[in-house]
Amino acid sequence: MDFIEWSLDIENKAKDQIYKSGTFSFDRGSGKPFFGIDTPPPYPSGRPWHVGAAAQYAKIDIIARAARMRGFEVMFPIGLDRNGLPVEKYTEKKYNIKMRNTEREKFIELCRESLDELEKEMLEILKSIGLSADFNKLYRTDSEEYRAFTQSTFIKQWKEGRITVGKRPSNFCPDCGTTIADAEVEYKELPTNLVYFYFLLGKKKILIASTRPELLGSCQAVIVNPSDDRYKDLVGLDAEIPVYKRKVKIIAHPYAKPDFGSGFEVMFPYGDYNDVMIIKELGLKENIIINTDDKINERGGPELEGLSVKKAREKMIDLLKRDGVLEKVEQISHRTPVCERSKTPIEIIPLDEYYFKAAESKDKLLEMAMNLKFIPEYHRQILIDWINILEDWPISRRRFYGTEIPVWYCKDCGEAYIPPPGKYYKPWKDNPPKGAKCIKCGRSDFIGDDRTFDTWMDSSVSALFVSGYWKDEHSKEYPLTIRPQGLDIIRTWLTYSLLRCSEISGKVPWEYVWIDGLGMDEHGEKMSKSKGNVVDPIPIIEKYGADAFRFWAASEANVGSNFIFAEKKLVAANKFINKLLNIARFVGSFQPVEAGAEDIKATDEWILSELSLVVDKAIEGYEKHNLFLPANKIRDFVWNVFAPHYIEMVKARAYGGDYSAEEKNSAVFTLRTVLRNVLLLLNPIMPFISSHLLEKIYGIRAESDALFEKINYNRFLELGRKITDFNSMVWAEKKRSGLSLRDEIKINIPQELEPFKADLIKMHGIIEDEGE
RNA sequence: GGGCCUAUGGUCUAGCGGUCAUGACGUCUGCCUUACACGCAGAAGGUCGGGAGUUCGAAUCUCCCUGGGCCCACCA
Repeated sequence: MDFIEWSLDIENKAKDQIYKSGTFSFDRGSGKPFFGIDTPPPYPSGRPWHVGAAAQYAKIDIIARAARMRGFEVMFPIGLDRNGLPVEKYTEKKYNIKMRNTEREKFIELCRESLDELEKEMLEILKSIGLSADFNKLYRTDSEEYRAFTQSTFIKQWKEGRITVGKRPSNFCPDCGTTIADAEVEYKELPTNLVYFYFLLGKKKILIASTRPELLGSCQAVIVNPSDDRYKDLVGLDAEIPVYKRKVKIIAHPYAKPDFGSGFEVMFPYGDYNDVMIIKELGLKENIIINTDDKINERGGPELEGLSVKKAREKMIDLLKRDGVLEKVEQISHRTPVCERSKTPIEIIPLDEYYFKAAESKDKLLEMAMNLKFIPEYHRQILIDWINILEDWPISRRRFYGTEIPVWYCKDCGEAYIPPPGKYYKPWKDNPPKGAKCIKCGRSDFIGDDRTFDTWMDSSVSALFVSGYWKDEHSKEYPLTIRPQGLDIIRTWLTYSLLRCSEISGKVPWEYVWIDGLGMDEHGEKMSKSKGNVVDPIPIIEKYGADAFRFWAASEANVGSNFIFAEKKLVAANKFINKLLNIARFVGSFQPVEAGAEDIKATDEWILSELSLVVDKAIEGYEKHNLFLPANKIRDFVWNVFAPHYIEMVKARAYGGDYSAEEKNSAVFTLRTVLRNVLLLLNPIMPFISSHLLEKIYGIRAESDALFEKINYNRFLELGRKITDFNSMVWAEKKRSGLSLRDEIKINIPQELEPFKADLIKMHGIIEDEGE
């Protein structure tokens, strides 16, 4: 046997080789049971990537490899999520441009260039951790076929009445004249006037404080905290709005804070995001007073109509003063949402948006959520909680780099035209298909919708795409087996996938949902680019290798728990690799032997029994898609039982010396059997070193076709603890007496350890007491 | 502010009603014992966040408080 070596060079060569050979393609005709993974398509948003994300993909890969070794034909697709805001922001920064000042075609082109560049890096990382996904069939969510499929699902669901158009309060920048995404809103402390004035209540009057008095014409209610004893009697009464002399109800709502202003809060559509929430909750009218030109409309009355918001605010203060209801004006600093480009305060204005009618599916979703198998079980609750408060899902975005909404509108009557499914449509630049006629007025002059979808519209049908359902509704690969994903996107990806896939296909898209925790920095805080505490996995993997990284990922935290990254844990993982390597050097130095069951000696039978337990536990872990259990169980067995106790007990016998061939063979057979099974069990977690050793020592090719073995020994298990305790006792005794470990010692071997007596005597150099 | 999760030796972690609370990293002491000093052996170190309760018995179940995390919402 050659001297067994291992290094990162060998690991890297092995990686190159597997990605050249295309070992991991899915073979529909293999005859093995099917195991399909709805792999999360990573978003290439640029470095640093995230160790937590890399760890998640490592764990998904362990699930895939373990399933192969359990005898499944594994479909492990990999794609890239390439739609939406992140790349737009990246591109804006990279070229120092703004999307809305750039020609759409040009901007899309630049985004695509950015993505192609970032994608390369992303794929490198995935390969560097040894991901055994089917890279030959890489897909992209911005490809023509994927987008065409997203559009087809929209068209189908539109026809089924699942889509609706509704008003949605949107961030509107008066300066830029457009709606902007939440991500384009930033907050600034700006000085503003807090205006105190009175509402009349019969003969009484109540003091109100507001920073937006110009919106008074749209006032819908006054709220007060239910626990505010000062105003208890007023709840339910009508108060008269000054200037307009219109009456609104006083409503108790916990959002009003007794110590802010006077304790009363006026509700306008919409002074801020909070008004949006409460007005919706209380079912109040959305009487908008500001138009998209930033001017007050007719609701402001003759005195304000046509004025800009700023002028209207001053005018209203005058009007309040004129009517004698102004108390005071106070200068305060106010955290104001502003447009990130123009830095002007934004207005919240309801605009027409497409909605997916999600709320009416609540009951069906809850039922599915109850029937899915969750790993870990306790994360089911997060999904249930989100479904319970599910609202209709706004799916249209006023952005450029995304899947276009495939809708045109009749120029004459405004009726929507929906093209047939199957093609990729770009209504913002293309005409509808030839022969398109308005279903209402029959004319054929259209204007295209220039909006795109929320990216979850694309990713929520990933299960239908990767399984081939999009091409063949009878695909045998749908439903898939497992959806692995992070805790943080349960509300979005999981909920919307369940909603859309089940409605389109009539089936729950997976059997299992596997929820991973989040990777935290060393202080236990979430890593984020804005905080600047993101740990880049690339240098870590370069330094420690994929196997160490994967072992860390698997052994660090139980399924579903958040985990903390610390480099010293990688050092520990490396030590385990080294330990394994040295055990392999020892065991691999013996030639293979045959040994019949009846020839197995007691000590050997004991460790084989311990091994049986470990095999059962580890496979049970893999079956439950729990990697933490096998990783720790195997390390514990190898390092705390097999190496220090068993190997030391049989070392002399394995070398031969004055032992019989039968005694020697039993030891060698056992050493080789234990190591082989340990390597097989570790293969999903540390594929590179274990494949390398399995091939070198046993001639087993483990990259793709090795299976776990089943070991059936079951003797002496009750004595295991007694053996290790006895060994520790002897070691402690030698230490206490100042003896070296190879010195002889006079000590009694307990009667119950009689079967192991010969090995124990040899191991410790025990001199038996002749008298006993 | 709302919802959910969580709290175990210096650090991370197992445990999920009942023998001396598991393991890893770190620390200390002694050892180069022919697989391994990235090692071996030994040792120190915990009022299981705080309080109350259920129980014969709680790290383990319930409630409250405190700290941490995630998602959502954010000052009229």
